[in-house]
Amino acid sequence: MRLSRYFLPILRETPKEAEIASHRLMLRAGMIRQEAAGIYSFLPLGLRVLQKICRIVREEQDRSGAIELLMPTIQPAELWRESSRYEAYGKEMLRIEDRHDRDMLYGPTNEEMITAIFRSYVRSYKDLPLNLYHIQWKFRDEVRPRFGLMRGREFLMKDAYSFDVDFAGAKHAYNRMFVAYLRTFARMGLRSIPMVAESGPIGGNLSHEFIILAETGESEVFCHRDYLNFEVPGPKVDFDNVAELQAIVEQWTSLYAATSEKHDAAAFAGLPAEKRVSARGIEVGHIFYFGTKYSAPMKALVAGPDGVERPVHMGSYGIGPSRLVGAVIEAFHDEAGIKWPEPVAPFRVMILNLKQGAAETGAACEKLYAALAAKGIEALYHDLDERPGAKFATADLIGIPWQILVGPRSLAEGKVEVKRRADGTRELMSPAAALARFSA
RNA sequence: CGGAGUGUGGCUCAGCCUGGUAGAGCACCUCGUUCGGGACGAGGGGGUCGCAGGUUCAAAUCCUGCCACUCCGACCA
Repeated sequence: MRLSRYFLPILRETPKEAEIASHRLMLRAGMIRQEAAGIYSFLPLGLRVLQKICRIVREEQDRSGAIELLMPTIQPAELWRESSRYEAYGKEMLRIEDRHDRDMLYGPTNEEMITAIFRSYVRSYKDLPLNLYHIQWKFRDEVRPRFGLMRGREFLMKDAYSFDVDFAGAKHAYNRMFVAYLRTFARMGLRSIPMVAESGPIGGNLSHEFIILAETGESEVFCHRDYLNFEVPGPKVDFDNVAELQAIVEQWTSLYAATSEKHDAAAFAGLPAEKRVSARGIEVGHIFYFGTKYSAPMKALVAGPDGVERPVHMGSYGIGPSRLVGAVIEAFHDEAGIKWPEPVAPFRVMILNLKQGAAETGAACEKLYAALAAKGIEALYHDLDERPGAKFATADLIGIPWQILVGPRSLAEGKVEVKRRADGTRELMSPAAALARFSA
């Protein structure tokens, strides 16, 4: 992408409403625009990151055996009356009337709807286990949205719903998501720690929040330091292997880790002092087992091998991709701007023409740009008529992992400079060598 | 929902106390000189001062009401 043909509205000064780093940097880097409290447009650069995150989420959901579908944002109120949540959900739910005066709502979550889908097609244990997910916009009318994408009212959520004949099956479904989540966040460069959590309005009694430690996190959390060194399951993990998954989950729940609501000060104090981590965290995922809370009232029944119909055992599993955009920035930034981990970076390489208009640098940049495109590598070419300093500042701000600096000084020796945004290291090399660095 | 603030060109803000023809920096347009860490000069365009009422000869400024947004707290799959 040529910057001259892109839409990247960089802000040189920080908008006053932005308090935390991720919000500030997203606004400055032209990733998002606020439309109302807790409601944002994703501008092109922000959308690219969001899509990268969603792709990783999808790949790991699919790997674990979940199946994607797509439910609407608007739901009829009747469904929610069946589970008694229409009244229970309160003002957080955005209620709408259509032209026929029917009560509708903008979905804050989808347990009711997925249960309705399930019950209209599935009758037998032979069709189980089943895990259906979608990635869809949600709306929760928070009293106080804040911190940009971290706590928006409208936000993107991946929500998965599992269906099993009994608790044993449901536990394995829970374990699948547990392991998939560890992998998902790790692929974005984030270390997540599963913490015992309240299950809230979703209900149920088995629940973990996946927390990223960050100073600006909204939750107060406590955990054992060894979690920071646990090995994340690799891509070869067998999601159908009950014992294998159970062992992973047992390891990752063996040590103390809890959010403030579930915090047991006495147990925590029992840990050796140097193992105690008391910090703030960002909740990026939350998983629940809630049994028959919805299937019983909504009559989602399946016949077992004995021919008897019983309510199906369910769980639900959420990840907030839009919140993750903020969480990744919180984890990877410095004074100058964002430092994207490669898997979620909006572009992989940025070419900086340090002397726009000069024949030699222009030709070298064009050649590099074409070669990268031919290799299928996403490159952003800064070809605007700006001075080098301004280009450096822009590049550091938007945080593309690799910068190729093409200036007359090094080009005189037939070299370009390859700079790594993460640590600022630079290397002088031929354009061919720079190209060889990158493969699709 | 309790508390505290803020609304003035696209952005950051000054002006308000003490009423009198709306300002700065950045950004934008034109021309020129520049070009390895957010250049310089000259010229230029752009604002119903959040909205509605009121006071006054006169309101960005004073008064009343409303709206929006932000922060702290409570709340929050």
